[in-house]
Amino acid sequence: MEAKEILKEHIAKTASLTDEQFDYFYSHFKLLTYKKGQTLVTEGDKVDCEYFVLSGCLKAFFINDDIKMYILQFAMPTWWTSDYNALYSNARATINIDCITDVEVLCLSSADREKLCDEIHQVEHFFRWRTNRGYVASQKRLLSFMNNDAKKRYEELLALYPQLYNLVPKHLIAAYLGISRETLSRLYSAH
Amino acid sequence: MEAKEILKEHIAKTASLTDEQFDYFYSHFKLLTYKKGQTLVTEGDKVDCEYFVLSGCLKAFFINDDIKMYILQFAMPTWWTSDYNALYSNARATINIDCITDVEVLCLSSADREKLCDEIHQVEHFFRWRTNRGYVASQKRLLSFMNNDAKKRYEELLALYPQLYNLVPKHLIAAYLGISRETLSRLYSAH
DNA sequence: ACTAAAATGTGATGTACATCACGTAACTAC
DNA sequence: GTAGTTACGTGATGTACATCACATTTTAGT
Repeated sequence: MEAKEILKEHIAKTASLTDEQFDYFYSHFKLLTYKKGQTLVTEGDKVDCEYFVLSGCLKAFFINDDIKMYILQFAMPTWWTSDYNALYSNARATINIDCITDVEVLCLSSADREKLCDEIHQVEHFFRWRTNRGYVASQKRLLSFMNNDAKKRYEELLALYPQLYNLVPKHLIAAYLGISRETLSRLYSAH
Repeated sequence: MEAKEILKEHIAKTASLTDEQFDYFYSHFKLLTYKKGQTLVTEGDKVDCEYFVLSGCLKAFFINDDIKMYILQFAMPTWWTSDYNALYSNARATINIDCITDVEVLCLSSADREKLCDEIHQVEHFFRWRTNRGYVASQKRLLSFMNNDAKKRYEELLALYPQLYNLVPKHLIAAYLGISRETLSRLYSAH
């Protein structure tokens, strides 16, 4: 499917735009492709854009003391990703985003998003709902972190995203779960 | 200050409503008062409203296996609280919200919020930004959970909300930090 | 003011995880 | 091919926390 069609279908789930409105909306996006390993957002740099994933898989992560990596989010097709903290407070990035596989994204600048939200009520409606879903998901993950041990979080993750198991290396799954790669290895060899 | 003034000032930080628009907006809120210990949202019940806190302090929490309590959020004046998961997916509440102190809130039904968002573009703008701030805060807390030990999270919490230390019992602070009350006690007696 | 209940402190012990150490296997590049 | 890197497995040991048990202090109800 075409990039434009994928986005159109995605938006249509929450907002009703006329074809003209959508064409105008879409004209603000840039199609970008990245190779496995390339970086979209680097800690300390300015962040101008958010990304809508068309194909491939990215990770948004944080590195502590140059040693331990924590993954905040895997980004899969039709997901949005960026450093929203930096984006909305006009600060420098505190996280990194790079490509686990080759990737195609649509890129929207923050200035354009605000302009479009202002010009088209339904666009603002869409972004309100998108952020809302993100907020609810984030709260759920927080609760799971407080409530469940590593094994349960691991099973939860696999139930939610079975494709991850074969798509991404195990040490990245460990970094998402907040445990060491050794513990993760022991978890699934135990069963 | 009057309830109406508090809300007006709060909204004005992110959205520009005319006086008429704000009066109309405000007419959809109900002023409610609760006594310490009373419950606003109960796990398993339907959730229709979200709450804007005027005075007092609430907690949004989850109880696991009828034993352990995890606090998702303390809600203080000018904060919003509800079970957003239930509210936006039209499901039953998965968390509880009750009053740590006597409380005054403004209550807005979900149906009215959607109606107002639809009728007044700036209202939708306001709610997009509010959710956005919540999302960013939630991500930060998640990162802190993965990244920091109990002591650091405790210091972070006190730095962010010094008033909590004297306002809420220690075992609730422990429940927010995701540690046992005993561990919290040892943390601050250690220093 | 008196009593019951809730909140807090502190030692002893248990456990889920991390860390370190070292091995093997699987990709990647030239 | 071979060499270097990255992924993965597994034992030994360490540690931050939980849990249990019980004492003390503070708060709330009549």
